Amino acid sequence: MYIFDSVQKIKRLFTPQNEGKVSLYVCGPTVYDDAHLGHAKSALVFDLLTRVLKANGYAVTYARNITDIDDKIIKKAQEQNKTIKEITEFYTEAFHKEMQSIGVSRPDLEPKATESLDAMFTLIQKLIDSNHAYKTEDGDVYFDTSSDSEYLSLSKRVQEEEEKQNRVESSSAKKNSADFALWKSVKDGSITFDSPFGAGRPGWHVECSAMIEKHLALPHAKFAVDIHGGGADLLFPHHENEAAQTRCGTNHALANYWMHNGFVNIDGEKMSKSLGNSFFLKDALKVYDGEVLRFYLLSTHYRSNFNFNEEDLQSAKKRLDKIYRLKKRLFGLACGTEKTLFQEELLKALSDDLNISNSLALIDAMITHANETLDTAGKHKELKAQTLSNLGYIEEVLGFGMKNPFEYFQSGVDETTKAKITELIFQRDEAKKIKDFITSDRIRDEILLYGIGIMDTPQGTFWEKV
RNA sequence: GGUGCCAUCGCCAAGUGGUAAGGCCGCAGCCUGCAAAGCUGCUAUCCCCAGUUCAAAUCUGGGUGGCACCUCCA
Repeated sequence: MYIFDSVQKIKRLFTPQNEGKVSLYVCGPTVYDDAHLGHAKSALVFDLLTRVLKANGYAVTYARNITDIDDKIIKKAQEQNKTIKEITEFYTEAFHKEMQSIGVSRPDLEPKATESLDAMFTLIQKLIDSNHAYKTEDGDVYFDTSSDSEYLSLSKRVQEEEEKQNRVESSSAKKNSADFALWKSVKDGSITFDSPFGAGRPGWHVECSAMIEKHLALPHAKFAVDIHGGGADLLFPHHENEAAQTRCGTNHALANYWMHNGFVNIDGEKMSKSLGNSFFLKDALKVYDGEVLRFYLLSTHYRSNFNFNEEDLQSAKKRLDKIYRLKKRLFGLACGTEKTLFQEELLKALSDDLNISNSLALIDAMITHANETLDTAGKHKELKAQTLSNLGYIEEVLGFGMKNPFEYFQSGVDETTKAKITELIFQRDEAKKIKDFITSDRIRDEILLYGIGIMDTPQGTFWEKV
């Protein structure tokens, strides 16, 4: 398995620290708003990664945190006159539900900031004790970036430039403008947490380092986790700061491999909170099938920026349709389990830094070959068994083709319409029997008005939503 | 201003030194009562210029054009 390490900027052969076992940590959502397509993309990418790692025989421990302490959460709670727990539980539940609808499995661990404060205190205290952090007169605790000779080694930025160009107003209490808060004291009477450093709230960066120590890190390992992932925007400052905290506050570095997924743009425009053009997953799910969204968002390499638009989505849907058409063709047959060359090649492609393009090309070739053989030798038993096994493998490793193929093509059609279609198809069959093609074609046109296309096969007439 | 990324057929998109995968769209054909689905065939020399090399889309230098991060962000 090869992984592109976004810190070393090269593709590296993946070797876990513990043979056969992989620890993966991914920065999860701050639960104060609905998940947008960018959250979906990130979740999908690392869902795919865990599937591929498992297919390679690794036992994977995948942790994705839930940030449930944050100024934005508190602001929202105050605005809506709710507790932060009401806010975070609502959005956490929505997040889980929406992720499930695009086929994202739950991580093994989902640590929450509110449940990891003890680990944060321990880490902050260690940083203070080792002179990597300092308290200000206001009661804040800052990480001293000048104490870490390797600071900026992740993002390869230049310190002087950072300071000169730093757009954040630097607090006079900070020693260096790049220093970031580990603990923010709060004295305005709003929501706070008690800590050895006084009442306040943790800084954002510290929670990930602390949770990794608490839930994943091996005590004597060189790296706390094998792989650390997240969106491309997190490399700096978030991951830079996480890495600094762990490096200085523990006896190991944070991660051996760093993976950052590209951004999702909407019709060529960056999607961001400040621009207010977020495309929420829940809205996308009202219009598009969850699995189509999954396929579409995964159909481009994870590191590339992704431009979401209707035309490409429809093009991706047609590609997914082909998987389901083949599945439909073999519907009802017992699932095969034999390993095939195709599966070997598919895993090889995916194991090359998740090369999805090559993987999809292999799938298309497999589908074409299967269809071709079924066209010419419909009773080819061995081919059928292998194809079913291949389709099962695609489900397992990529999460494509999980549904009943008939339901997939008919999703979104209500029962009344279904009954009507069935009736019309019956009438058309009667007309066809007596070769009254004028009537049968008229009925087909009528069915089309419902947005339904039909196809005559030796097994009878089937219909699909167009 | 700093740092980094990218530029491949109408569209999406692999390939990163050995002579351009795949999908969508389009055209032609097979199949079909006709369709749909499926199958077959056809469609690019890789932004521009210069260089290195027996050989470059792939490496180097210079342009041009996009984009991202440096601020909450996946």
